Amino acid sequence: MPELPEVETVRRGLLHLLAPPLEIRRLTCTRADLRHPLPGAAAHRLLPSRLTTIRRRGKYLLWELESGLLLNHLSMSGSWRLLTGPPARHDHCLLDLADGRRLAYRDPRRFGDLAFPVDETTDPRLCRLGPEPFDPALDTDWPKALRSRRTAIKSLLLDQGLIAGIGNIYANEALFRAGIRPHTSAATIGPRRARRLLLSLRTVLREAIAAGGSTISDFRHAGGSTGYFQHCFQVYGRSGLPCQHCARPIRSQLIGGRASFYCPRCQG
DNA sequence: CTCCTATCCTGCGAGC
DNA sequence: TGCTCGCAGGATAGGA
Repeated sequence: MPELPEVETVRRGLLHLLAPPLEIRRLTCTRADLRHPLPGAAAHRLLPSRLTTIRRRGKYLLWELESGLLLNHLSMSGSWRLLTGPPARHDHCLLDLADGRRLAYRDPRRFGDLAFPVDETTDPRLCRLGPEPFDPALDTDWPKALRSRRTAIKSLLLDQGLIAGIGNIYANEALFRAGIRPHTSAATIGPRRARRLLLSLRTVLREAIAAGGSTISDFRHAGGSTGYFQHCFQVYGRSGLPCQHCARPIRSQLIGGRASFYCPRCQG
């Protein structure tokens, strides 16, 4: 389930595969929409165009074409594959490249998003995003952001408007590393612990990026290979299994409708 | 404003 | 073995 490390891994993989600058000749969609409408006739008139680079913002991939910006969110089941034959059942969008290769956006659950062109300065999907986890401004802003919020800290970590790119896996893992229970009211977390949580978050994200992300069911690198950070989970999906630090069984609890995992002893 | 819930969708695994 | 059912998940709209 692509979160920041997985999206970053896909971004790097795509850059490696595509080696921009590379001309994109054609964008074909095999259905009208996913979460939002897919590119239509207006997009076709902007191609062919050269891809110059691919950036990441939160969990969004931003493909910079000379004629406009292509926005893509993998949601939970989105992936990019180089086609060697005809498109598969869930290949909703196809990119024809100047060198003859064909890249498919595959998304069985259709929760993802692909739009072209988008205006980065006005598009609500991008405007509403909070700062990147590695943004130095968070060092002072993050502890302040928690002060007035009474909701569970775990829910705040998932709020893309507050901090961009965190999903259920890394929210759980960062809270374990910081020794904070997921349902702790954010307002009760002082500046010291808030900073510790931010450091834990940055560490786990960095480690996961280095490991090529986590592969659970759907996630694949650009091209189809898997990450291996899932073997490093300390709490996520480990309900009932012993804590690797104190051997107490990991507990799970629904918070805001999302599965949350914690060690009753290490997360005080 | 803040917080919570339902919704979208398919595939898979648990349980019978 | 074969079936059903519930869960997984991110963003968002709308309700309390």
